[in-house]
Amino acid sequence: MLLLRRLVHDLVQKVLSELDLSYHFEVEVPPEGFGDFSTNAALVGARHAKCRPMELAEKIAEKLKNEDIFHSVEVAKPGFINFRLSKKAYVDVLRQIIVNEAYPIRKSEPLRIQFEYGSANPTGPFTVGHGRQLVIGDVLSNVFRELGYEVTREMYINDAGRQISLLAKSLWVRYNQLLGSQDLEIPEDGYRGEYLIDIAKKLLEEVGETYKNRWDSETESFFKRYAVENILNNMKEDLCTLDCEFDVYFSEKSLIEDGTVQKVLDILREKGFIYEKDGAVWLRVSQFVEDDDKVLIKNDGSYTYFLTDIAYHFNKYSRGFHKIYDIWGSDHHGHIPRMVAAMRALGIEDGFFNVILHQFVTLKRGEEIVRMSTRAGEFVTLRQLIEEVGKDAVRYFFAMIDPNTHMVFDLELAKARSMDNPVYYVQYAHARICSLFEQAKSKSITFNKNEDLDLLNDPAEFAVIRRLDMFEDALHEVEKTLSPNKLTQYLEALAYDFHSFYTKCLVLDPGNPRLSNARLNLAYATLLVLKKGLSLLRVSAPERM
RNA sequence: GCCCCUGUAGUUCAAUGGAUAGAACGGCGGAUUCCUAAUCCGCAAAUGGAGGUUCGAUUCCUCCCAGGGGCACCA
Repeated sequence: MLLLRRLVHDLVQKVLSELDLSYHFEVEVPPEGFGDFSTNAALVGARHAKCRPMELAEKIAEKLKNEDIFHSVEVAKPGFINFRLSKKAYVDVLRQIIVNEAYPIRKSEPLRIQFEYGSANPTGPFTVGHGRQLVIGDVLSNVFRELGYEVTREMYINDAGRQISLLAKSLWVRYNQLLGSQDLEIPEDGYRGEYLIDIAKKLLEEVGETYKNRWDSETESFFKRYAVENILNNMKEDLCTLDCEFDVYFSEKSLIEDGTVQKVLDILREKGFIYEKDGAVWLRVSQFVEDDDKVLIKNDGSYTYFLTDIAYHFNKYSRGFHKIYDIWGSDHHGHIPRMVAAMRALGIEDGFFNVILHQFVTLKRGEEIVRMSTRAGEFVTLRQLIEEVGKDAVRYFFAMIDPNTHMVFDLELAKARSMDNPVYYVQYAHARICSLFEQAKSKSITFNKNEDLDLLNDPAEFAVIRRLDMFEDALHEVEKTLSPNKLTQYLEALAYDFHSFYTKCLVLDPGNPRLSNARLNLAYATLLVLKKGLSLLRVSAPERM
């Protein structure tokens, strides 16, 4: 395997073991002017070797000087070892990328992983916040798949419980208002959004006055079904627009109907982890984590969300996943300890259940903060956002910011300056390369794959190759940090290196067809990696811009 | 009050304990008789505050200040 960084790392490690040393060190790309790679091995190792960092660095460097992948090995204070790679090392990497038709990713063990995200009450349209979560989950899923994991993308639909009852009642009120009952009002905690009026109009056309001023259990279940079905369909349209595919949509209601909830209750009761108090049924959360006990069954006999969620996670475990990641908004962080407690109560090992929290999205229109509330129905929907700035920009924007960072999305800025979004920078690099291959034809320069690579000699060319070589690293960074922004950062860096190379080096020179071909090969390898990276983001890779 | 997240250039974001804290937008100044100037090159500009840990701190620890989010028999 020829990931250059790994190659350097292994060589250093070999030398260390010859010196009877063993510890964790890094091989990195240093700031400009220090070479291609550097290692802090001597700095970290000084302690272990009981000598000065500089002395150890000299000792290690001496043993590496004759390796043929290095052009030079130098020591710099306070103890870094800097490497310049030989041309041969670069050419080998480029050759491999082209032979493999993309960067040859070393696959991980094919563990079964589930990402659950975008889960929502089907009580209204997706918000901008959902959009962030959907993109984070989708990109992580794509990257994990690329790395060889067996990934299931799943959305949980909260189609049971009090919220749905309120939704049904709210829709019923809207429906009757259309029929002239102006004295009826949306329930206190009901849903006031305009979208219910639209659904009510459609409903009115279909059923006429059947349910006018009539509220009974049959009416309620009809309105529940009708409301959920319609809202769910709208949500799925948004998912389609955003290019988010799911493998499974999981219904909360089904957990009650198929007895999973009852089964979980039985298990917990049998183990003695639940008790009754004040007419409610409680889980002994405090026995497992630092948190108060929580209610599973309310004193009116209905289930809490917590209970069905435990059942859901029990179901996930039963399906044989090795690891699951729930992606939640930060407002749910208080929910984590009690879920951990529930997992332990069920005897599920720690490490199975993981949560990725993301911070909120603040919307701004110019100077004005846009307040959002689903209940009050005052918010910018995901759909509106996509219509304003476009799917590619929405996806890229959400992916490029660390989930843990509060982000401010200025609608006017995104709209007015959409061309300055980094997504276009990366896409432009892709389009430029496509254009090169078009131009090559008209200039009668033939592209011979994997030939003339030895003619590459410019630092700008090597910079591109070095970056191409780091693609796999970038994917592993995404995996390790669970942040899609490691991928967007990588692509921007690659695009930057390519644009610089393009400006400095004339690719298509009819007077020098062999050098042209070498550079076309470099462009081709870049194209492959850009295309792969953009596809993981589900952002389009246009051939012309 | 307690818990979680975040304070970095004018703005929006980066930076597994490393060297000169990076981009982008905005500002200023340059580059196209040749492949897309949606690009490139240069200049000005930042770690909220105080301690501590060590060869070295934006990063880890403590305290303070500021912002966001939690602390339900809601989800």
